Amino acid sequence: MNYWLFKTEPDEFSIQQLASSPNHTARWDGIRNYQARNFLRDRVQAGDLVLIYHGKIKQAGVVGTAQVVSPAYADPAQFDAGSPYYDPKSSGSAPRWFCIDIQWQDTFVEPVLLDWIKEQHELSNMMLLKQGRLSVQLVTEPESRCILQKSQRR
DNA sequence: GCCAACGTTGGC
DNA sequence: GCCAACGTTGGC
Repeated sequence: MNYWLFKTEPDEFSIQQLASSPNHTARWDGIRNYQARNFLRDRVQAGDLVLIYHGKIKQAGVVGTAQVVSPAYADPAQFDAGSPYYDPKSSGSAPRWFCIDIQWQDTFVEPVLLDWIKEQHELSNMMLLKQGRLSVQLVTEPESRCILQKSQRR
């Protein structure tokens, strides 16, 4: 079982939208970065815990949790010429991009802010702080525990 | 909305 | 296969 941090912009797809999706479940798609793709394709498994992160806002931070509920599969948007995620170089026999389904678990009463994360010595090695742009990141068990505990503390 | 960081593209 | 140019990301 792995722990992940998935980044999203609340204007694009927020944790509230995930929570209000049918069965609290939605496809996490549109990943068009090879490092993130490799994580999705090779490492993400059903049952993994996901920290949902809202970025590109003033109070960026982890806003809740979700659970992975499918294995990786070819992202249908890459074959859809009308989609912003269309990739003409991808083919059905050799899909380039992958996605998964996740199910909403919890929305924190208050987000665990990036500002707070930066202050924690035990979180100083988080990929979030080293490679801010990566949208799918591996989180260690102690890191995720630290953030989850903070979310319950208020 | 600025701009630094970084990933991708494409000419050579 | 190098690397400069370019585009995108995301915190501020």
